[in-house]
Amino acid sequence: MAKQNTVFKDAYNRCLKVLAETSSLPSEPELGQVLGVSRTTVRAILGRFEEAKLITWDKRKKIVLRQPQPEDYFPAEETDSLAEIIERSFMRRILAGGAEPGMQINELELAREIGTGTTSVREFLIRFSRFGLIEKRPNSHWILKGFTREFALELTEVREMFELRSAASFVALPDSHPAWQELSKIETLHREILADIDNRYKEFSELDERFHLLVHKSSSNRFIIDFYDIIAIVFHYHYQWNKTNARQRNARALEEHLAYIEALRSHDPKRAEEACRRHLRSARETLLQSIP
Amino acid sequence: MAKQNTVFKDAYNRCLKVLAETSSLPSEPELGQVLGVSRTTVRAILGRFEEAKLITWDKRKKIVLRQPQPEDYFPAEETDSLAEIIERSFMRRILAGGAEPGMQINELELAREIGTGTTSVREFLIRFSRFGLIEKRPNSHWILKGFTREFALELTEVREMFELRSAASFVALPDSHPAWQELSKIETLHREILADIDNRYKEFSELDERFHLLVHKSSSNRFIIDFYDIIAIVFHYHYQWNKTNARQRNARALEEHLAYIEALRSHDPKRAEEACRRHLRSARETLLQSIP
DNA sequence: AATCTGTCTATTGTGGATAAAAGACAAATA
DNA sequence: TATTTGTCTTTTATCCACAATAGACAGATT
Repeated sequence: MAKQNTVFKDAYNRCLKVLAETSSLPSEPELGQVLGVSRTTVRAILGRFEEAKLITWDKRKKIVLRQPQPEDYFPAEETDSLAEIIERSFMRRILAGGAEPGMQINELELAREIGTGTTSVREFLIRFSRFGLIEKRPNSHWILKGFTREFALELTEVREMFELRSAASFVALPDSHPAWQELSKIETLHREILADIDNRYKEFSELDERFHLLVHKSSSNRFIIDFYDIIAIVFHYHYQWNKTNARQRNARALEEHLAYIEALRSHDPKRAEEACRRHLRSARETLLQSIP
Repeated sequence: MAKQNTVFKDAYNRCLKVLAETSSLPSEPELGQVLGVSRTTVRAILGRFEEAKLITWDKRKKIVLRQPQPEDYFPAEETDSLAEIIERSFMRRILAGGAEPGMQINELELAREIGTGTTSVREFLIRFSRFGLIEKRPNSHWILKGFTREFALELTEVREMFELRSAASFVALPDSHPAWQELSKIETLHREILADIDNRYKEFSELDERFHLLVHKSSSNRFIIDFYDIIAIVFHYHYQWNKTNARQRNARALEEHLAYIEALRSHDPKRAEEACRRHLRSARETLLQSIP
């Protein structure tokens, strides 16, 4: 096969939710906007809705016939893009599985294991190489440099430089800047999660990313913002992998974030720097502890 | 065709130079070491040498019959790897040609223009995207962000952070560290070029890269070192493109480098920082002046 | 007049095929 | 015994084909 129609399936599932809340669907371009896909895909979805007797479709009239049932949805594993599948599969291997530094990475083997073509694996590895965990020997294999202590130290060194600089930009933002509103929303979420920490501590990971990304964005520097991708992916998989004391660690980090947010609000560069430093220091410790 | 044998051709040309200086060639593994290729390629070269009556080859005996002539070499354009060809071709388009920010980049068109398959172009674009000059819209085209003033400012902002940090590491290196020797060599070259600046100012570009890379390397941080790739490629093409006042600019930069080198030698962090800042400031000005 | 739909074309994403290059292993040689 | 060579296998780099998806344009509809 040439291409998995994951865009179609994912948009189809999301469109079912739109359908559930109305009695007739909007125009094709509008649906395309809402779902973030082209009209071609929208029309494919509408065609399938018609087949499934979810709607009648005659030009501009798209009348909802019935509510979608669970079995109308495509299974979740069919809506992941190939890139996501490869990434997950690869990260599991190198983070969880005993992958030692210096190990060779074989494109063909990886492709067979994941059940995909070599081209996709190759492209993934090229994209992934910017994270500094693998390295290519031209005309030959890739080498796994490994999620080592050095890696974590080098990563956090740059992270600290970038985030301190970003925090300094943040405090200088005018009050009218939308970042302050987003910061308020994030703060509220922090308080909500802290209030019910035992049940909701798992939501921290996502919130952490949202908060730090907001800070990095105020640097207005594409290299600083792009670098946050590396931090995000490392922490993302790190959270999934290392669950010891997760509740306690997350609670502490949430408190630190709140202090950091307050410091940003003060518009005082010194306070912001201090709060930022304090949080980054403990984030680094947490990361280092998870490495043998 | 599947693969251009550029590795073979390039190694063949280099091997001709080895051949010119001896009466019998060393063992296959040793040649492989010297040329940086596998034995398979070495054997292919030896086979071709035999056909061209450059040597006789019988097992361990590889006796040189005649000196290589200019026509024994493969033409230079056949020894460039596809990746190099694509890079050059692409950089010419976006730096020299009137490529406006926001322009769409079409993989197929690019491939046709360069005379190559789409896969190679795709892989190049993915690798290239980390330089922050292009951006991908999934399932759709790439967008050229352009070599703009903002780009240059963002690039130099990070460069300054990284190089200041690296320079601080450099002054702290123990005297026994090999970097000091390399620094001496670089200094000597600076003086040589300055002494004959009118004829040799074009050698600055390469030396500049060598010097700054040495400084960055002392950070021992892969992210800082990798980032230097971006600076290097930008300045590399920038030097090729913008030749106004090249002699004068290079002379000034050479002087700044010498002051910078002396400051590093002093082991005094303050002096090094100051010299580094001074040079980076003027490098930034030079870069900015070349942008409309 | 503005938007929408029908239809068609162009481009991307992905698997598969193949030559080039790397590399493994045993037999040969110094 | 340590290299080197001959032979064979494996892997990468690259092209190509084709389905999925995006996107363009003219005619239809409000």
